[in-house]
Amino acid sequence: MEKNTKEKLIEAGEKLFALKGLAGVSIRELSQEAGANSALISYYFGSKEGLYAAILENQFSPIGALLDSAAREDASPTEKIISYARNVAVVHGRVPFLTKFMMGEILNPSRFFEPVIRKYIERAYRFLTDTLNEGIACGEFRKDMDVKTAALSLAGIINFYFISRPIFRHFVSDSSAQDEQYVMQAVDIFLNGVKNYDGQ
Amino acid sequence: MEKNTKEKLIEAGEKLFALKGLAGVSIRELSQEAGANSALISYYFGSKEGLYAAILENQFSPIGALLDSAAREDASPTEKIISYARNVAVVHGRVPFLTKFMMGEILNPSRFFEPVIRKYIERAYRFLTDTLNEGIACGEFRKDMDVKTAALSLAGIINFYFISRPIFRHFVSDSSAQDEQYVMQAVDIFLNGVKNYDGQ
DNA sequence: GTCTATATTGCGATAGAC
DNA sequence: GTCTATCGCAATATAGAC
Repeated sequence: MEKNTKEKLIEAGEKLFALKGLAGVSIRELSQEAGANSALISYYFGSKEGLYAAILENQFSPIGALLDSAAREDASPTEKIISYARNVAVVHGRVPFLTKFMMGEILNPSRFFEPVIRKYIERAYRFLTDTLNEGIACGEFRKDMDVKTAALSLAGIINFYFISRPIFRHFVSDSSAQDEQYVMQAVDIFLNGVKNYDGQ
Repeated sequence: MEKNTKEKLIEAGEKLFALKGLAGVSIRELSQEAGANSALISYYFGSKEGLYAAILENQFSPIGALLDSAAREDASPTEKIISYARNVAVVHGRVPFLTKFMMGEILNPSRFFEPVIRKYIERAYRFLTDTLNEGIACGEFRKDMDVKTAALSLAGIINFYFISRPIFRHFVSDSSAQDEQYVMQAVDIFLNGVKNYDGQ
């Protein structure tokens, strides 16, 4: 199954933009990585930014589906959070640069942050705070916890791992199984931290 | 107290590099922000990268001192982690872009990552894993916890907050007091999550 | 759909006057 | 120490042949 040029350019962009950011990559570099002519970036995507925007859409679309199913799920708050975290790890296995693009946009927002990224982040934040509030209401989680703090903590636990993994490659080996193992253990620490021990 | 041009260029660089990254800022932009001539970047720092390197040194030097005092401290593992986290929040108040530069270098490493950034990250990682191991040995923390996971979780909890704060400005107001409050609450969740409940 | 060639702009850096 | 002027180069994007 021979890949066409458009797909090759997208794959090159995923790799290089994830590594160096939008401003850090030139169309010459992109076309060389893809084994294609630099003029074809304009031909297929209008511009370098057009390629970047197409990649952002590709990367983030799985998150929408994940949040839909997470919100619909009929389970306890604790189970919802475990299931959500596992799904994030699974999605990361399929879309390995997703966290890099998300953190890159949070850190140095491009002009696509507001129109395309923000809504995903707000939906994830909303899912977490809603689930945490639900858990407090039903007695699973501590009443004295600040849900904003807890939501940001959990987001940090998961996201930081995926962007810092290249740095810690020497210590921590990286495989899809390792990713899921980390996320499950980290979520376990988090859930222990917010659990209500004062009885049901 | 009139600021000299060198200082104004550093301040402009702190702001703009934190916002857009090394590749995303031009020397014309930097000099305009500083109200100085673009030729003075070469004059004082040799190049744009020279200015960036000088800023990195400024940003990271407080971390070295923090880690020195954290390691020397004579306190229980739990207290050490609380003290460390509070100090990170305090340092962030004085060096507000530190986390941005650190996360920026983790995400899109410049050629300065290996020579200047990596050692700070490894020292922080070492401090956290050492302290967590100590806490397991003395019965304060759960024996079944993976220290690498716990260390990365705590790093994620703290760092993610400081880079995502601009995004959540609408929900969470930002002041130095808020920062310390977040960090203390988040560390409380973490410590509850790793605490050994099976008695001493 | 892919190529070469090129137009145009903006970049980082420097020379040299003051 | 600060300025203007400019060099050389690399950037993106496009026109037009194939």
